[in-house]
Amino acid sequence: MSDLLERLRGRGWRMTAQRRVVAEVLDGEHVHLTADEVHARAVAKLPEISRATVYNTLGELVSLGEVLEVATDKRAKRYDPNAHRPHHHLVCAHCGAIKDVHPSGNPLADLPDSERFGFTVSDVEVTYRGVCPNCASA
Amino acid sequence: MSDLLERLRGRGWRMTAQRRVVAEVLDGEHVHLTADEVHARAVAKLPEISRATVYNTLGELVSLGEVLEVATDKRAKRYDPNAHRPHHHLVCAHCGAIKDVHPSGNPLADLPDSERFGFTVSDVEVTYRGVCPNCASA
DNA sequence: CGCCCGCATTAGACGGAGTCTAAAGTCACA
DNA sequence: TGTGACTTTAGACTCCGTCTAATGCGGGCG
Repeated sequence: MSDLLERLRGRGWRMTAQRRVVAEVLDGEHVHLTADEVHARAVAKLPEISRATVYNTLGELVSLGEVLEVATDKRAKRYDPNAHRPHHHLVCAHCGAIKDVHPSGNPLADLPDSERFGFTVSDVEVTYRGVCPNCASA
Repeated sequence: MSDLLERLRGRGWRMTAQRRVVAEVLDGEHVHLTADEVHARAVAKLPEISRATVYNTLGELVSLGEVLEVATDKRAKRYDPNAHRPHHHLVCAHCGAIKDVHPSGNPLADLPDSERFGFTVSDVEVTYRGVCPNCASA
């Protein structure tokens, strides 16, 4: 985690209490938090931090590639701190729970040139949908 | 398309002018419209149709499996009338254009049991991201 | 060490997308 | 054709996120 802070400093980030706190929250639990959940946890450590700052900081972390934005439903975006290990997501259609998964195979290779329409394809996201054991038993 | 209307009637749908118009709009152009774009086109054919009705009708079509909801970015959901031919999407990261694509291979088979966490997995969505020829040349 | 420039933060207003509600309208079966 | 249930409507409302203008503060320079 101080790795993360180091990397950020190296990229010319001005280091502030707020940014440190957001980075700590993301690093603390490897779950998929919404921006407002991040904000709630950040407030616990630094009561005067504002919502706008959390949004700004998350946006910066995303464009630096340190954090992944996950938009599995039409509710709030979620943030995945696990950006350095490529993976996909498995989402419960009922309760919205998200798990990281690592399928075998490479879907990028499965898209023939004839299906690329001249696009420069750089990335694939795979989202599996199903029902988690908890919801299934309910 | 009257196929579609037939199918809906068969499922106990009360047929109204509004629903017919929404179905016609979706069937008319095989592009990926937002709810508000559907509404705009519907208003052209039936001026007094309301936004709420379009949302309701789209939601019903989705749960009947006649239309697919596509959420490629955090802007508006898009609706894909091409629900009966399984396919995935290729999205331009720059202008948001969406193409239907048909990768080889079956990503569902690529998710080993050990990565399913007890979920009953029923569906996969694959979203390829890249830059379209138009945006690349700009 | 302390100043000062410019980047960061703040509160709250604002915007888009979608949902909800209660009242009015209309389909279709008898 | 009458009637009850299903649909539609307008607009208020919510949720998530962005923007703005004013204030605060990090840290390189003198």
